[in-house]
Parts: sequence; structure tokens; C-alpha cells
Amino acid sequence: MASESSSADAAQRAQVVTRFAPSPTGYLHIGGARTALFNWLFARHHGGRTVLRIEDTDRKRSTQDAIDAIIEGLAWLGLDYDAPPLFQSDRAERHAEVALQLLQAGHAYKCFATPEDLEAMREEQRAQKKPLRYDGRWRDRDLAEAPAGALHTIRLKTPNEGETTIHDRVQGFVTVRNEEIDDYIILRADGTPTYMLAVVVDDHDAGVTHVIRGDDHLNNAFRQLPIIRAMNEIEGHWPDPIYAHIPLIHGADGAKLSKRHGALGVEAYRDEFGILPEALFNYLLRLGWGHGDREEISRAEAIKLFDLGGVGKSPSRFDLKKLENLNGHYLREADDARLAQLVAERIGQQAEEELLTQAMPVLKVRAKNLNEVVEGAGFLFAKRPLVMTEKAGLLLEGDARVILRKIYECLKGENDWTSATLEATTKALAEEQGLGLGKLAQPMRAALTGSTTSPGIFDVLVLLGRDEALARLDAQAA
RNA sequence: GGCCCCUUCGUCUAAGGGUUAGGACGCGGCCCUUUCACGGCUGAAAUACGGGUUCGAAUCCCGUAGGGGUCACCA
Repeated sequence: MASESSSADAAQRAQVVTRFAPSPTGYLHIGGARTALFNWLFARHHGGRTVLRIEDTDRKRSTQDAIDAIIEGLAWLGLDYDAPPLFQSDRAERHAEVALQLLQAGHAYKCFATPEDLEAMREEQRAQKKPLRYDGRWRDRDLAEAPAGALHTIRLKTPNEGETTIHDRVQGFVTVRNEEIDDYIILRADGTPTYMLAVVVDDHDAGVTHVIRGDDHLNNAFRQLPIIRAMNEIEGHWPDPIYAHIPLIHGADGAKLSKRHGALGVEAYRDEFGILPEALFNYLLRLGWGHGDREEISRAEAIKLFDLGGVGKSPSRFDLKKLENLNGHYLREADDARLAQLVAERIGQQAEEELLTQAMPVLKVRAKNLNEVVEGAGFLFAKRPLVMTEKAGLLLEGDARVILRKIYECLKGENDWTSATLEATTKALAEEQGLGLGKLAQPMRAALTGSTTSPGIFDVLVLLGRDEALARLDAQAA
């Protein structure tokens, strides 16, 4: 959208601040990763900054493992942020301070209702099929009526009349009647802040200009805005942020992404599926965002092209096949030594990185993920006698072993052990025998790799080296 | 249930009143070829439904259906 990127003046652009604010109750899942990506891209596109804030107000559910997984996942994807991560739990005092300001200015009030009172209230609302929301029982009540020594929460006094419209950069104009928003709790009875207060204060203090998050938060924007406007009234300089609520990602069956459907952490895509970070980056970028016919988009280009106007409004489904296709593309582009290292880690002890690097050009074109590269590399490190797959065994039936003997004898005399020479020699032999090249190549493949599929057979001969290759042929020849 | 959002091939998307509705993944076929891939060509495949507005609607409006989100002293 033109108004997104071109109408903002340079000074304003330099001030763009986005944030990624996960709650560390699990790994960095695919939806969170995409939210982080969009925030990062938007900030980079506008030459702004992005901050990472760990929303760990709920100490019971937050774990250090989850925090580590999130930070590691972001790093793996190359989504760096411009300041050390902020921990929301460190800022409880500041949150309480704002709650008190709100209270003193009459924008909030003490509520002495107990959890039991509230549950009873909801029960009745359910029975009467009425909307479930706080009924404002302490909103205008005289504090003298408060039970002596009782604990209280602090609730925001939200407007009851009129309506609020936000201009969401993805969802468009969204309007909600203010009566829909009840007086929710901003400070708990134990004095700790609730999420609703904490986000608003933290976003303001960090100078966040654009709140880009999942659209499960769209309703929250209407709850958070009253705090912002009240504080703006009290002390000024609390501008409304620009909101962009991006649609959620669903599983292949259209239902909300859950563990059952592969709402896995990004490390699972790295470790279990053998996905490259640049592939996941590109896939996530294209999931819910489009730019004409463009499919393969590099990191640098993504920064150049990304805009909120290209984000669709409907939820998108996760498709592993497409991710793998993209991964195949990036595998072919990736540096051979880098891949060799990644593959060696997976193979373990017997892997030789140097050999893998040498073999990588012919290995990687046949794979969609690192697991397939590992499989394809198996023949390089196999020990004699090779184990044959069933199909490979079949290739050695009939007169195949006799032919292998001839090939062995012929190649044994070959001193120039290069692909081109070996091919010429073998073709000459095939012609001399009146056979198609396949008649020789397939038994060779079986003898050399124990499999029916492999890189080109002359590449295999070279990679194995003269001695090992001849030994494998000899072992299977009649 | 209240409120909010969404709906183009199976999937990701393009087309912001006039196109044979385009591309990509996946699927089928052909070519290349020593296997498997890669690559190239090609085929099938969509505007949820019903009404309007308009000379003309995937596009604008209304309704219906379906899907999703959210309604905590969770975040």
C-alpha cells in the first residue's frame, strides 16, 4: 500500500519500533516465528528497530527452557533484535506505578469482589444467556462499604458509551461498541500486574510504534486502548500505536494449529525435518503474504519488498510439502562445506567432512532435506561387504555378475580415474559387448552403493576412489 | 451464547469493475537420461451460496452458510 511506505516522512521512518513478545510457556512455534519475522521485516524495511520482550508475568507457566528455545530459534532464523531481551517480570513495579496513577486520576478503581463472587456472577450470566463480563459492581460504590481488611484488585474504568474504531493495517477499520468492553483487572489482589496492563506499559516505555501480532489479539486492542488514552490524558506522550493483526496459521486440516498437527518448535524443523533456516524464513514469509508471482525471495529482497499491505486477512494452512520444495531449492544453493558440516553432525563418527564436501554437489540435488542427504551419502562410508537393498540384489541376478567381472577387469587397467575417462572407457566396453549403458551401469550401482538409486555412476566411482571402487566391484563380480 | 474477523484451484497466493481468472507446491503426462533427482514442456484443478448495484462483478452492497478468534485475579 502506497500510504504505508511512501507517505511517511524520513524522520518518522527512522523511528519505527516493532516488538516480538512471546510468552515462554513453550517452544518457539511456527506461528510465533512468523509473527517475529513480520515484525523484524517491517522494522528493517523502514530502517527501524525491533525489541524482544519475554512476557513471563505468569511465573508458574514460564520456564527457562522455553526462554532458551525462543532465543535460540530466533537466532537460528537470523532474526536479531536491537537490544538485550526484556523480561516483563522485571518490570512489575513500573506496572504497579501506572496502575496507581490510573487509580489516583479516577481512571481505575478498587474492586473487592472475590473470585467466588465473580464465578457466581458468571454462572448467573451463563444461565440467563447474557454476555459474560464484569458487571461493574464496585465501579461507583463507596469504599466505606468495603469489607475491612479485605484484598482488592484494581480495575480499569472503561468508557461505557460510544464506540471505538481502530485502523488496523491488516484488518482494516474495525469498530467495537464501548459497552462490550468491561472493567477488567489491571492489578491483581497480590499487587502484580495483569498482561493487559503490562503490554501497554512496556510497549509505551520501549517506544513501540507498530504492534504487529496474531489476530487472536485483535479484541485485546480494544481493551488496551483505554489504558493508553487514559495515560495520555494524565501525562501526555502516550500515542495510540499502529496496529496490525495478522491471521493465525492453521494445521493442514484447517483447525487451529495444535501439537497434533505439527505446531512444532522451529528446532523440530531444523533437527527432525532437516530444514535450512533460509528455507523456513522464505516459507514463513510467503505464508499469509504475497508479492505478485514471487516465490523464492532472499533475506535482503524480503527486507526490500515486505509491507503490511501484502498480508492477507484469512488464516493460512501449514504445508510441509511446500516447505520441503523450498528447502530443496535452498539446499541446491547452499555452500557445500556448510552442508557437509551439517550432514556430518547427523552421520556421526565415520563421516568425513572433506569427502562429504566433495560429494555434496551431486548429493544435494537429490534431496529435499538434510535427512535425505544423509541417506544419499550412506554409500560413501559403507563398509564391505555392502548390505544390498532388495531391489539392488535383483540387479545382480542373471549374468550381471559376469558383466561386472568384465567391467572390473576393464577398469582395473584404467589409470586416469576421472569421471570423463571412466565414462568413455565404460561406454566403449558397453559398445564392444553390444549392450546398452544401463546394462552395465545398474549392476555397477548395486555393487558400488548397495542401492538402486545414487548419483551418476561415474561420480560414484570417483568419489569412492580407485581402490575402494575396484574392491567393491570385485566383491560382487562372478 | 455475545462480540470481532475471514471465505479465489487440495494448499500458498495474483487479479483493488472489463483477463481464455495468472503463478507456485502437490498430482498426471511428455522430454532429458545409466538409476534417482534437477531442469524443460504440458494436463486436470478455484472465485462458498443467494440476491442486488452496474452496459459489465472474483472485485461494490445486503443476506445465508461455513470457518476462525475472543469473552480469567492466563498471556
